[in-house]
Amino acid sequence: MAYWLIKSEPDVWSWDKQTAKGAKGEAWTGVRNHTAKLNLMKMKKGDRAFFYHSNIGKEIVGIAEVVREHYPDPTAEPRDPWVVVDFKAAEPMPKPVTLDAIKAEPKLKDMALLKQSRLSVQPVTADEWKTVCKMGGKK
DNA sequence: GCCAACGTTGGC
DNA sequence: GCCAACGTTGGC
Repeated sequence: MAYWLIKSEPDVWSWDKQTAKGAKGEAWTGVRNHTAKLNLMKMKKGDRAFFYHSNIGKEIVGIAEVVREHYPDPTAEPRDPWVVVDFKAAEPMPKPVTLDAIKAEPKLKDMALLKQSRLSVQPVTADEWKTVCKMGGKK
């Protein structure tokens, strides 16, 4: 299984709202960047993604899971096709992992979050995944 | 097809 | 509120 990181401004779409959608999940709309789109298209059902709050909080607050693989973004013009993936909230981080903490951890210095701060859907390596989970108090 | 100008994102 | 990074647009 693959690992990812998805970013959202909590003003627009927060972890709380995601959690409120329950097991059915919700479409991750509004991606308008080709690199991010390619990443969405690579996601498989059951893949997991860190849910990161940008701007406000600047921390990984939970883990989301892909419940439906990519399909056309209903919020895009049909002539200008983009894709969405449905995510459900899988589990919260016992202890949110802040951007500062990620920067302070040498093992995470190559994370896309630090290198491509503007990319809203990013891949995460298995090692990075494990490290962040540990920092977040997950087993 | 190049590149300058411009807009957007996101950390500070 | 500022500014760096970076994607997009448009003139040539």
